[in-house]
Amino acid sequence: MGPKTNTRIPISLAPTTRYQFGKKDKLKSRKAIQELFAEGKYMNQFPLRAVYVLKHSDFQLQAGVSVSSRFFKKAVDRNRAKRVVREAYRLQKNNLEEILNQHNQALSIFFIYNSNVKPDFEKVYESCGTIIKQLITISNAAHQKNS
RNA sequence: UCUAUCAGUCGGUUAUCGCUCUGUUCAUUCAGAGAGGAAAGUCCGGACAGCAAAGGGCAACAUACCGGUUAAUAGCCGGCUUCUUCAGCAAUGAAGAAAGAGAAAGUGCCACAGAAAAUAACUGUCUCUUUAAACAGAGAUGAGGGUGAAAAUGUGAGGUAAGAGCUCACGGUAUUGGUUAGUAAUAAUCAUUACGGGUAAACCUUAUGUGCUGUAAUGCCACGUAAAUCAGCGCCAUAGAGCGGCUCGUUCAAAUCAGAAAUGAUGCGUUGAAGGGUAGGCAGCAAGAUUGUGUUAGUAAUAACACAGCUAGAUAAAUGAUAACCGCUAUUGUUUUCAAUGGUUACAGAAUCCGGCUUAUGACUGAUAGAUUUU
RNA sequence: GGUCCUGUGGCCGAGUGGCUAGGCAGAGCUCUGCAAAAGCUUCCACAGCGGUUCGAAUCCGCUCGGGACCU
Repeated sequence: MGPKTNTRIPISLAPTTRYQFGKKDKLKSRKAIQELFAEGKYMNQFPLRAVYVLKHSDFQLQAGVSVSSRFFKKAVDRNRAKRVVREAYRLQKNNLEEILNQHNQALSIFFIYNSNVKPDFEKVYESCGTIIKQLITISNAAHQKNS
């Protein structure tokens, strides 16, 4: 019996780079969140739904995660879903961060887990990846338009 | 083997990438710590905090056999009584349950059925009068009347015109007063009186207790708006404010216009209202009715003492993802070893902190009880 | 975090412990040449469990769901 290979989870981690998601990278201000939901644009990618606002100012990238109690009644399940989404975002956000830093843009995202099925890490990882790719293209377009 | 109850346990190490807090560092550097028996429901009780408060009563709410326990409780422990089930001829025993004060203070309600649901009436029974007889009239009587969840203390005898606790015997239930045992509830027994249905998780009565609100309490700091709006009062001789050595001194100090005047407008001061702004930080907030072990006291709940330990603290809210090994465990094969495959879970995630209760829960171990099967 | 209210057919909604009203909707019939309207008939209910009571939708306790308020 050989060891379980990484084929199950398609993650290839570069050992030199860091994948951090600390206190500063989290969207915490109540005011900022209200603003985000008032002005932000929506993007659906099952089972995730992202709300984002892109601004031309000093570089900043903040993200938040939410699960409605409509889908999961128990706090345990909600916490589980949040953890999975956070993990998926943490492992893939570095490219986005670089590009935003180059373009000198501020982006705040809010991920909403939008399904009543218990979270599967693979799926969430994929959909989070596609969202980030789309955000990168949006950022590029905005940069060209601005310059 | 199954079921029920009680008690206990549910991981460890390493690697890669991370999260929160604390300490440390030039450094996101390094080190340490990081969910539960129910963290849940919020059903009770406290600690703590703010507000209120002379005293008393009413109201409202809660509790309700007795004793013990506790910081406190509607919890817990022990006992009493009643009821249910099982065993037994019975006496009684075992198990379980009880919101278990008062219906003899008063009011209400008791559908349908039934004469009647509590006072009586109706029907019936008996005697007398009248009459051929009946009807009728006068009087006596009190439970015989198919119902119903419930019908006026049960059986027998006496008694009477007919009957009736009207009387008697043996019982039953209860009130009051003794005696004995017990801290008490209560039990046994004696005397006495009564027998008046149920319902208080109907109103109520009696006794006891309770001020209200809750850590998003509360205190402090910072940022910010409004030096704005509306209403009341005062404005030329003293009101007021600051400082000091405080019955005083000293410094500051606020009004113009229109009008003959009353007064009005604006302005200044002051009080209040309605709105507006902020959405940050610190304390509260982690050493306590504390945890573990042992001894002693007690039937027990629990208490006392000794020794050892320090054990989460976030705020869009940490405790995660992946892999390997060890341990534990199930099945299959082989059966001392061992190998393969699988599982490592159920219920569930701290938010000021404790004590209970309730509810949700898989696997394994031990004890007790019951049932079934085999020997 | 705290304080409360509420649950009756598919929908709305009444109900002092004694057979769970009524309306809308559905089905059938009557009426009509056919429909509509109207009339008649019918179908489908007390959130769950336990207790008090002779008897609970109602009273009491627990559980589950839904909603509101404080902040």
